[in-house]
Amino acid sequence: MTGISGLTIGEVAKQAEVNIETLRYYERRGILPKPPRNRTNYRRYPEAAVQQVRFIKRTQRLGFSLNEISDLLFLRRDPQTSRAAVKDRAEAKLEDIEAKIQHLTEMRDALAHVTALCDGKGSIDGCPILHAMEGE
Amino acid sequence: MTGISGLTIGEVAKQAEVNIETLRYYERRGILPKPPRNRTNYRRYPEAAVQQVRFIKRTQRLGFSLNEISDLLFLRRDPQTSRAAVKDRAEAKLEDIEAKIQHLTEMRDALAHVTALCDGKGSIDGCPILHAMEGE
DNA sequence: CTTGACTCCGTACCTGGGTCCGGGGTGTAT
DNA sequence: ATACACCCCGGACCCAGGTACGGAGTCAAG
Repeated sequence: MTGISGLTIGEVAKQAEVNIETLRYYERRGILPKPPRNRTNYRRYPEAAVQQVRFIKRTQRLGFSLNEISDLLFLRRDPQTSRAAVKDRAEAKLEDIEAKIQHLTEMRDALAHVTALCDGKGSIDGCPILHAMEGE
Repeated sequence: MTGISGLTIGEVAKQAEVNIETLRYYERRGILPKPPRNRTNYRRYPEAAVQQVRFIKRTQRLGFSLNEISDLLFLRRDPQTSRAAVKDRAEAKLEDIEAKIQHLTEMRDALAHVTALCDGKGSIDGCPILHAMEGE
């Protein structure tokens, strides 16, 4: 690797613990800035790129989609943005997640109810679980 | 509609409250048996088809994927199957769902923690939420 | 100077559960 | 007989978030 320093895509991938393809994918999606290229058209990432990718991954783990992360990054670049705007995003996502939990909890309760009907003995014929799934 | 009776695909779709395309999709997936055809190659469903589709939909609402429902249907057809086999599926699914709830709950707590850092006042610069997403 | 590891690119493929499209045939009510 | 709704089929498209492929160019070490 000749030319000015900077990290290769492979180095960024390793440090940020993502696949190389993921980095190119994020770049295509516009979620990771296009890095400068060297003489032979290889990407040369600034050190900060690793932190940027980690930011994306951490935010993803908080439940945000790549589109939503994209929005957050836009907000972040604009000094006009208020903190309230970010907080609104976070609170909306919190509600999303709570709704999902609620939904899964209802599923769990319904399934637990159905499962409890069966003592696990006997043949499939007349199985109370299947019966419950069939009936109203 | 001429010939022997039976429900048209449109009638089944309406009664089971699914899209016509969904019925054809289930048939392709092998999850809904292929119905007989009339003289002009139209599907003629037995009345029971509506119940079969409702079974699929109800079971889906309990958290099972179409592949898993396919498995359950196979079990159901085989008189050798024990009720325990069905119960095992149900309990495994219950654990799946609980793991998902657990995961979402961790996300929610982490996000609530981060959100609570911000009073919503001031400009984006120094926003504690973004700061938390950036830092470790 | 060659070998092996790395990078480039565009495109296709993957999972899951459907939905839509377009061009054709059919059924029936008026 | 003609209008309009219904049905047929294969294949493309949708969402998300990547992953894989393949042919070509490049880099560093021996």
